Amino acid sequence: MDEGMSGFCIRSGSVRGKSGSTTSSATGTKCGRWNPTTEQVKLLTELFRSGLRTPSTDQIQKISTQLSFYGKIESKNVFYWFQNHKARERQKRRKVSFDDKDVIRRQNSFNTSTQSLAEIQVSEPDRVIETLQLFPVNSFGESEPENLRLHANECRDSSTMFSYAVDEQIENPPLDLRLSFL
Amino acid sequence: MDEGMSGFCIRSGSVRGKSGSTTSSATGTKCGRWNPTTEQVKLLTELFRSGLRTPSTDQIQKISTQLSFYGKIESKNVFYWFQNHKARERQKRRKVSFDDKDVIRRQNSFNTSTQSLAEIQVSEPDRVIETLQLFPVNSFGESEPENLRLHANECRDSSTMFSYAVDEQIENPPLDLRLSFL
DNA sequence: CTGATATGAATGAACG
DNA sequence: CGTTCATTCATATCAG
Repeated sequence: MDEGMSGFCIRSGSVRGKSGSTTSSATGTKCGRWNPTTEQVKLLTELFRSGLRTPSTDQIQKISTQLSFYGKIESKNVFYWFQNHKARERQKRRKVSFDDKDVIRRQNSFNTSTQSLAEIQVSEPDRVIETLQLFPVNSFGESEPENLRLHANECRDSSTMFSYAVDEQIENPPLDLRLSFL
Repeated sequence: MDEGMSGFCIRSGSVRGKSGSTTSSATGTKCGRWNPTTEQVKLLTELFRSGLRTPSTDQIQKISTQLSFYGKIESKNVFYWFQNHKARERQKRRKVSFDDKDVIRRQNSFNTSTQSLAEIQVSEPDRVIETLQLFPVNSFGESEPENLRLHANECRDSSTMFSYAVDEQIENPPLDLRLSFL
């Protein structure tokens, strides 16, 4: 994983102007990460909208130089900006896809199998609940002497998330919640 | 710095108007940001507790759909919820890290009082879910030589970096803006 | 009404 | 490039 450092920049006169908006939001920004000024963002956005998506090294340099006029900035910031902007644009496209505005939600009952994978569920660690539980689920006999420390990290799932191999149906979750729609 | 779809509050506090989107749910509050209903939170929490930490796009979509039954909700809300929940839990865990005060204090008896987050890292490492995704999100059919790898290591100068030659992108769009410095 | 806290939202940075 | 982590910002909610 990453980690290894925690921005501890005590303080630094970050030129976080943010043109005209002295609204108490002084935000004692730390010097940890680049904080683009509105002018910089405006220009970057303009470039993006103009069609620039993956600037070359040269372009990045030039852009960076230009933007440095408005405030501190490094080439990598420009690089990252474009990377993120492009990615998020697409990501958002996906997440906000079907909105609930004029919801054309199917009022029908017929099952459109195109997208219904009503079987992906979240799996319980190891224990499968089969009996009725009258007490909190965490009362499982989860005892793992040594490993717990090593795995304390994060479930390192790769790109694709999980689904899971259902072996047994968790039909009766602790709280009467049905997670079967996943 | 763009969008035009979802709300977006510029840090400098200005554009306040939401593009009419998130209409709060329960408690008929004003719009502005999603306010999960108790049922929604309950379900989300349960999913999380069951091991789901970073739902895939598909899962998010499904969860969102399910939760929409209890109130207004969008996919991004679900996305953010998990993102935040995971982050905060880790954040909290780290804060109460070892070597703070009296290291020896707890751990011998799960605290009883409130049902806070006093969970001694019993969280399951990874055995969360196996994959079964029917349609992997990233199904690129191109084999692009991964060469570009940049990593800022010095914050002094950032002129020499980015040495990649990958770019079959629209190179130089006819920018008739004042961005001709590129 | 005001300050503190919880949490939704956004985004810079980086990993695989 | 898509995905994930960390930090920050803004606002809803709650305590006093």
